[in-house]
Amino acid sequence: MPELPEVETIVRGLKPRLEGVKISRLEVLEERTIQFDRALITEIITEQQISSVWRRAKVMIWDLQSGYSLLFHLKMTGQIIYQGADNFAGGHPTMSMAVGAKLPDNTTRTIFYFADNSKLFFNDQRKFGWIKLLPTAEVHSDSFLKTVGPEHDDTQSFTPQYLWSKARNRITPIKAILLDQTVVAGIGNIYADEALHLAKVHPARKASSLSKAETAALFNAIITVLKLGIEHGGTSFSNFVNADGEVGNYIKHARVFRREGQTCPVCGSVILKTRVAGRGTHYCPACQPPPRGFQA
DNA sequence: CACTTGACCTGTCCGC
DNA sequence: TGCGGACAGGTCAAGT
Repeated sequence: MPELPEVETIVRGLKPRLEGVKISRLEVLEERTIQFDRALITEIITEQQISSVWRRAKVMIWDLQSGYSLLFHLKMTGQIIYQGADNFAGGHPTMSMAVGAKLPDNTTRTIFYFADNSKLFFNDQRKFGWIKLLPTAEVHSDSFLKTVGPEHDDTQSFTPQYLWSKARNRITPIKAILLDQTVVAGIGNIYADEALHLAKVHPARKASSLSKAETAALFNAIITVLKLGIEHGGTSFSNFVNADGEVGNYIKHARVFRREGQTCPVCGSVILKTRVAGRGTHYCPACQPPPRGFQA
């Protein structure tokens, strides 16, 4: 489940390899992945140099010299795997043991071929991920990106006061607020649970029940876990691999996510799993006291 | 408008 | 062993 740190890791891996490189061909193996007019591929993408690789929320963006941009969303099971010429990427074998199989495989939806003989595979078991093509000037008005909230490191827009203003009048669980992409960009199920544990706030608490101090703690926790995730090269427990097909290792450092039945790293209590905002949710019953009336 | 639930997909796991 | 169902979880659409 690629969230912000995973996409950021991919972008950092691809940036030095793709900027300045030309796309020579696009091979589409799954039509639904390509959410733009196929007729535009040859006219607008082919032989167009990639001028910039960047990220907004969970979306990776390639700006092309043609004045168009490619947008990629990996949703839950998407993978971006770069394969350098001669099967080597940056001096390292392209595929790690954890990924193993040769490419393309039965989850490969699109293949990009570059003028320097490198390739990039867009793999996606569940076919929810997409690739769009937009004029670069319209990237920010994309149907998804136009509604997305501030980045976690945007110190001008993302502040404790801002988070407080988004939560104070809401009856919905605080976890739903964190998952709401219009509030803050890039948090998914993993980092929502991690941030709430770090802030010692139960996921099912009504957003409006949080004190200013708790909201400030949550604000700090969001920034901490996202930055930690980026430092560790993204989470990986099933489908996430970075641009070289290597697994990230944040999950080794997870505090509560997918650790039900194990002990809380803070107090040693047994971590529980429940369902909040329609998602599997992990928490420590001692560090994160449930609200009154909460049924696990 | 606020909030919840289902749909989109496919692979895995669990109980019978 | 096979089979049905729950589950995984990002976003959008439809429902209450």
